[in-house]
Amino acid sequence: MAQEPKFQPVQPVRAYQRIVEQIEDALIRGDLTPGQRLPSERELVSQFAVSRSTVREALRVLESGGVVRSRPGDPNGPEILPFTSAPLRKQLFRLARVDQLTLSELIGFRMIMDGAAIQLASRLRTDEQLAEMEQTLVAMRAAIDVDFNAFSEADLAFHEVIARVSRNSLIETCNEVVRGVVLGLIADKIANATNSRALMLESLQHHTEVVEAIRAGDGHAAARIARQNLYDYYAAYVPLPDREPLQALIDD
Amino acid sequence: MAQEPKFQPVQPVRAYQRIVEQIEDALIRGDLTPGQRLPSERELVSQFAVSRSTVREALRVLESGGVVRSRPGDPNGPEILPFTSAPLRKQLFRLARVDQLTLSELIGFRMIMDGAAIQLASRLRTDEQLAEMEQTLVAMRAAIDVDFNAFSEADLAFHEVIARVSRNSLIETCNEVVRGVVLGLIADKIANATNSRALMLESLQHHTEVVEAIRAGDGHAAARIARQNLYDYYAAYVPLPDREPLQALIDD
DNA sequence: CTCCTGAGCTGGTCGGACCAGTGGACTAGG
DNA sequence: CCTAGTCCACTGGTCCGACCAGCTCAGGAG
Repeated sequence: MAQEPKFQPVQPVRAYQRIVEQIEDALIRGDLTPGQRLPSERELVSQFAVSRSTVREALRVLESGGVVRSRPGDPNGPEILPFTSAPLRKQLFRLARVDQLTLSELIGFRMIMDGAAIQLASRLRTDEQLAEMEQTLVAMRAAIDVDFNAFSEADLAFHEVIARVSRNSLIETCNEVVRGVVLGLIADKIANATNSRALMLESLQHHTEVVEAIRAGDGHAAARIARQNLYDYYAAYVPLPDREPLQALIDD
Repeated sequence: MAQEPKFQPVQPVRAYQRIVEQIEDALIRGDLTPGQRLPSERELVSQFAVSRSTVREALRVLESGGVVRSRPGDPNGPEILPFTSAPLRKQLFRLARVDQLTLSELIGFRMIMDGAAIQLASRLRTDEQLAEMEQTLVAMRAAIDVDFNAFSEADLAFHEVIARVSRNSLIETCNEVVRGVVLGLIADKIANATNSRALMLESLQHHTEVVEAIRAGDGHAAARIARQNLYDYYAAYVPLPDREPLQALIDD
């Protein structure tokens, strides 16, 4: 059977794009690793045989993607950055704002992520890891009497343990990203309440229940509790339209 | 209680960044909508009171984020684009390649996403939507005799219905993004097999089982079948290290 | 030995220039 | 009157040269 020609629409490839590609490829191949430095702009000009404007456009693109960072006056040149989820969060934030993406969808997504991570954790955890979780609970209880930042840090540590135990960092990364997006959306409504002591105590209670279910090996129950807690947490701050899908996630 | 000064580390804000912010803000506020055109670069130069280099760097950043598209010679100026998941996929792809992100994690993530969407769908679906799903199955069966592209399109239509019924487009967006990333990672191993007729038939069979479970209202079973199918699909092509978490997702 | 200074680099921004390409106005032809 | 072809103003892509403020570090003053 003779194939149709199947021509592809051709769009011009700009010079700065090929520079971006070359640098990204070098990163993927491992020729460039985080912490290393790129040559200075003027040096790149001669290496790529283009003008400085073109080099700079390429560097701006890489910089907006979180790949490199340029600092004025730094004689070492632009720095290759380790990967962070910041650009991912930025993209998702735009998706949430520009596209119609409701709060319910974001929260539902978090409920799924959190539930899945905890369900995996309750199945895959070792006894040592369980002890580690309980250790973070103790740290959280202690942090309540310090300040909200300490508590927030202990909470982060807990989720980090969950991520490691579930053996899927992508879940926790996405969870973290969406968490940041939601926070950005409802920041005004939550601002003066986050440091409430009662809130921290309730959060601790929730975490304790989850760990209890994990210890019992009941991943199903652990996930349901986690989703319920997340739902309660957000519902306390902001009216949620379209609750039915969220309720469905809790009912299982 | 007197607050500590709490100074923030200040990093210089470049001119091009403020241009990007202004345009993104205008997009979020709705002053700019997809399809509209930005003024020409030289016009923006006078509006922002900066040089063309600066305007161009801002445009390159926006372009790399999928916000606008510039075409040489277009007298209408840069075009505001509708949101696509392409930049999201690019970011995640980089995370997968540069950072340590295993195939198992990506596939596990898809299993969770797919399962959750289908579980939601089986709970929230109306009879009309169920009929719609079955309609796409008919279309898929018909598409098998045409070519692989038609089948792939019908498959996409099925997932689109699921996304709508689950009332959470974010789930399907993420699923789609990760699907693209995985495809990019294992493209070499899957290349010459994707158009196999047997494969299409098997895929259709899987979809049929899922719809059957959705009809029965058994979200639990529907999700498990979906996860199992996804696992089988990938396992047929590529050896999966660290299968235990994936198996845990299937066992429930 | 320490401290300070200054030179030489860095990136950030500017202004001007040229080019190939686009699209719409304008005109010649029906 | 409408259509088809030409032409030109303007677009974005790239280049060049210049200036500035800031960072490092070598080297000199104490």
